Amino acid sequence: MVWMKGVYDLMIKPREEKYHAILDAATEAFAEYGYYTCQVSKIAKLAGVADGTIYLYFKNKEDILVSLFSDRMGNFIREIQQSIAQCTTTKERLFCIIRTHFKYMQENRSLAIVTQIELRQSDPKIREAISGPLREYFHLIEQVLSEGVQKEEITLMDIKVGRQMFFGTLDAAISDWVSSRKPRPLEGIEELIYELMRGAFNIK
Amino acid sequence: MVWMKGVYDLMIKPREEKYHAILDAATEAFAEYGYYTCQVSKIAKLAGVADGTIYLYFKNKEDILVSLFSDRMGNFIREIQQSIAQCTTTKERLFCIIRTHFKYMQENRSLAIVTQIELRQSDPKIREAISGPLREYFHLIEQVLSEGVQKEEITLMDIKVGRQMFFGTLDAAISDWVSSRKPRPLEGIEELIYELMRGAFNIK
Amino acid sequence: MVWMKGVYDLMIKPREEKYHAILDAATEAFAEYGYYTCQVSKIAKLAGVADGTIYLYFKNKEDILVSLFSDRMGNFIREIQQSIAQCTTTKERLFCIIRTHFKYMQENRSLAIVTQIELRQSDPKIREAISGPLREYFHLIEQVLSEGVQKEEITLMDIKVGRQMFFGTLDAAISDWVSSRKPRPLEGIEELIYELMRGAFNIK
Amino acid sequence: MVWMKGVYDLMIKPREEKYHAILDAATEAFAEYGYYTCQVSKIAKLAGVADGTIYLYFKNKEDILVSLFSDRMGNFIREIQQSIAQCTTTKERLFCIIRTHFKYMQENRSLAIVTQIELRQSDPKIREAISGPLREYFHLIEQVLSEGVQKEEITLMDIKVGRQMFFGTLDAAISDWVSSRKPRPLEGIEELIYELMRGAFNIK
DNA sequence: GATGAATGAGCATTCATTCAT
DNA sequence: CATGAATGAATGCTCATTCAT
Repeated sequence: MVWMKGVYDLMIKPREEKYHAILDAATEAFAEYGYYTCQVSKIAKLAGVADGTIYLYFKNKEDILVSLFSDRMGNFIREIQQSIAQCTTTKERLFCIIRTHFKYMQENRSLAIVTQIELRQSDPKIREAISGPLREYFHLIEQVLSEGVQKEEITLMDIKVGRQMFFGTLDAAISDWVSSRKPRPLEGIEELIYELMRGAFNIK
Repeated sequence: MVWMKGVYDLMIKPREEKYHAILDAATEAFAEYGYYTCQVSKIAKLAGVADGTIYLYFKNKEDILVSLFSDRMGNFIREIQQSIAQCTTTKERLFCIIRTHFKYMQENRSLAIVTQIELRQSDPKIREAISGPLREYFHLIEQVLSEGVQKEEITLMDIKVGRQMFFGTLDAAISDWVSSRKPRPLEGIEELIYELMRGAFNIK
Repeated sequence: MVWMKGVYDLMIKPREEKYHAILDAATEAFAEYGYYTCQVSKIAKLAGVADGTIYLYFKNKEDILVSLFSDRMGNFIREIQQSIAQCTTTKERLFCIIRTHFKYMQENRSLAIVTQIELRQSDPKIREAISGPLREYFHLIEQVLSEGVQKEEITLMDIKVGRQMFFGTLDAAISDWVSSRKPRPLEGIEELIYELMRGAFNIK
Repeated sequence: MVWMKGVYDLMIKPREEKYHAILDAATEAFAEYGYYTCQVSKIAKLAGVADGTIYLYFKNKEDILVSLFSDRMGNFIREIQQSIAQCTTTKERLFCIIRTHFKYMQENRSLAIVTQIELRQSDPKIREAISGPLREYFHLIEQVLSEGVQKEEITLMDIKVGRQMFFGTLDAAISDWVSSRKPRPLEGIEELIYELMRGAFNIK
């Protein structure tokens, strides 16, 4: 692979290439079969690697799920943070989150499904591992709300409850979208949801 | 069983007694370990019956989960319907659902956990079986919202999105409550949530 | 059951009635499903008794099979002995056995099947238990052959081999008959088989 | 495995090696315990592999039995066909089948037992699967008899009945041999049986 | 690093047998 | 005697993980 040299930094390193192939495959497979119903060998086949190869990149099956979350949710949160950065008002920020949330999930339907499904695993070990990235997202929402209250751009008595409403609504919408075969595009409801939020938070 | 005679109608029939013992045990066990991580033998031990006995009352493990849902969600919905029946305004009805939802879940913490966890199983067979009772609840909420719009007691552009917000918010609150070790009692946030709903739906 | 008194000896005693009902049911059930594939509860249902009742009449499942053999093969051998008794020549006796063997099996198809199937169980305990009645039948055939040789009505160098041929042929014929759906009646082949025996044993 | 190079064609390929080890083990185990009484783990232990390994080579327990038959009976029939090929007269052919049948069974006592035992399983699925190779053997015998009649080397009114006698006799002899602890060698009775056949079929 | 054959612990389910009624 | 609900030992099969090549 001498020819690679010059462009090496533009490429995904082969090492990472396989890592991501496995993660992509796992996302698909978990989404279709669920974590417990999906065999590691299915992921391997989908990723085009041998069963054993998986264990060169991940400690065990659980680690795949956990890594998947860190990786994907990390991207998700980063994307949201970036899009928020350009907003000036709380109103804009909230609308921006709604839109980015929907856009991201729509572009990553499998991830949306996995999130829906596995977000609430009860196996305590898994829960704990997964809760990290999610908490980060919660924190981000709460920050926006907090700041909004401070700047008196919204009215809200309890930040946490506000976040529960905000996230819960988006989550329920995704849940419906994910479980229906012929879902209406999520874009259609962004406005509707925002309108409700406007009333709830008394957005200026 | 001569002694039974007079009090027979006060007793649970023995047959049903065991059925419910198993369902109770399963609720506890699924809540603690999750459906897949929980062995049938664990349920049996918790219910105080032999492993084989389970299969006199349920077709298989999956059937336990499904029955659990029909049974519990059935009760839940019935309780909500009863408490709504006495309300005269949409405002009262919505507040009533919030309170009953929280009360029921608080009294049945294990059920709350199981609901949170297994609501989103991806195993298609299980999902399908479980979706029935949940849909019924969704329908009930949508009816209340619909009627409120008709009577002009609330303002709402899209019933389904309204229901997503309403249910999603309650669900997210329960999710937080369930996953925290030392949760603040749910009663404390009923008012807070209602206040948000009032703004969102412009409740008169 | 006072009314029974006078006719009691003409009746099957109630005790025996149920015993035979179970044996009949077992014959049917074993024939259809095979010994191992057939549950005791299936026999009970077919016999119209409770599962537990079976164990008032039989020690265990194996005992049913063994009893079935003793009982049925006992009848079978007795019937053959009776029909042979009236014969005067070896020729007649051999033909008589062929005819009675076929007649009995045709009238008790289930028994024929069970015999075919379970005759050769390898579970040593079962084999041993079953071999008794069968040996008795072998002995009977060998006696007829022996006597025939002695009286010079047939020619045969080895009695045991002679019996193997005789029984083996009948058994193979029954086996074909049992396993074909639309078998030609066994009567049709009695003559054909006898003709072969005549040649083999050089029957006078 | 450089050392393998030169002798590779003399070796059994490793893949097949394990396949046959399992089949051999199953033959022994089924012979000793019977199909239903023999646990898969017993076969695995006897074959020197893990339980799970069995399922890399066979679909399930039943598949082992069926494969065993195809494989062994296939060999058996091939061997008989080869030995027949060199015979010129029906007389020789029939004697040859007797001798080869006995020789093969004597060299494969376990197979003989399994054949005796499982030939007549009533579980319809198993029967069907097993009947194939047996039918082939029947067909072979019938062909020899048919040809003999055509060439007027034997006299026989009904081919099928002739085959029943021929096979039934051999089978009964094997059955006796298999079930006796100290059997006289089968070679001793080849002549005796042939002599009976000679009479029965009027072999020229 | 990559492979995939081999492993064996783990589990849902069955069913002969018991025993309180 | 009769019942049938309850028992729990027994077993076929799966699948995450390992390791020799």
